[in-house]
Amino acid sequence: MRVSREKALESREQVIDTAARLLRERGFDGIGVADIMKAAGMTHGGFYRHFESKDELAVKASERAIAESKAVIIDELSKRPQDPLRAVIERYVSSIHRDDPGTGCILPALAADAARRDDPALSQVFTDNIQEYLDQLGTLLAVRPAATGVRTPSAILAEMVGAVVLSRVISDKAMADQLIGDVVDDIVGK
Amino acid sequence: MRVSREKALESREQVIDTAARLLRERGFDGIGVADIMKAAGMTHGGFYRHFESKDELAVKASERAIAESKAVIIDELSKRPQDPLRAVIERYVSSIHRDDPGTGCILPALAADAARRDDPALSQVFTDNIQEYLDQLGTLLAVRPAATGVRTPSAILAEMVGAVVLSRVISDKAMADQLIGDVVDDIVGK
DNA sequence: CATAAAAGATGATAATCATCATCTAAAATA
DNA sequence: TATTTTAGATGATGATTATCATCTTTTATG
Repeated sequence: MRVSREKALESREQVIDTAARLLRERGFDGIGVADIMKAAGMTHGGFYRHFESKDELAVKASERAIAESKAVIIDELSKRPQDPLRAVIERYVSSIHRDDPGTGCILPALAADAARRDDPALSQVFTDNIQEYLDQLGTLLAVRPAATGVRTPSAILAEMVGAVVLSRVISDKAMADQLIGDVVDDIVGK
Repeated sequence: MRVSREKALESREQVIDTAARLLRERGFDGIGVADIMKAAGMTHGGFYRHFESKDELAVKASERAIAESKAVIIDELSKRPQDPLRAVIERYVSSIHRDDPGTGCILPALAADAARRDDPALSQVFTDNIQEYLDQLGTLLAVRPAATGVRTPSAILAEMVGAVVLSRVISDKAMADQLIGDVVDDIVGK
């Protein structure tokens, strides 16, 4: 049955939102088109009215995921304007982020997956996101008192991403918490 | 046709070696049993004489991958005994490592994948490997002149892993090289 | 209001997958 | 040597997959 243009656009947005979450939770190869559509409240039939392929959805969903997690960071920054670098780091390198990949940054969740696919459009989305993180970190570091020492945005972003990746695979929760604490202290001090 | 016990053991080792490489290159969900067996020089039929399931192979192959990349590090250490921390970092955070996931560390290649699977045995393999890295880094840091500043093994390992993950997904090679250089400098100085 | 367009449902397609059954020939054992 | 065991080949299984075709029904258009 046909649906209004407005409703169709809502459906499309819903599919992208759902995919943005499920792909981060299960990986590009860990979730299928039919399951994404079902989770979005539809059957699989309408999928190709909205997207040319699953790969195209992966790109759109990655962009959506980036926008969502950027909003989280901006929200955190607005709540703690005194020390913005600390605000970002304590939110990013955290058990909250570790335990909820579906709403978190795509870099620890999907960068390794994305690197394996031969999809320039997808790599570009990730590359752009990395560049934006580097730019933002550069700004935050410039503002900050020299207490942080002389560190590059690249070094700090790598440490952030690695910390989340590692914390997610560590089976001993205490050990994972310890790593998270060590990394936060390393970047912004105690 | 049956084969001698010795030959059968060789076959098994060959399958594990092949899987250790292909899983790192293509992800746990990116390569199938039949393709692994073919790459190991056999048909898919004999697989279940050697392994109970693909999951069991994933565990064995992860252990094998760890052993292999440990050998690479030890080799590097033996060649540059003057500054062992620098030797390790310059080898790990490198374009060589970035461009050859199939022989590299499992952490940037597969930790995000492993974290998504509900397989305690697999998580344990990764956790043990992380603990071993942390122990080794602790030793290297203790030996080193305080030039490195006061950094924890967790912080350095996170930075190493994150750097390789990010460098692999960055579509612009110059940008990826730059990140690698920045991270090496950050950890061991210029 | 009549007609065309299309969103989404249902169902089919062909490919891929992990796993299992059977067969064979040779190795191990008695 | 006769018998049993088994590694690996061949082929089948059923599940899952991405994608496509068709149908319905309602929206958009003339």
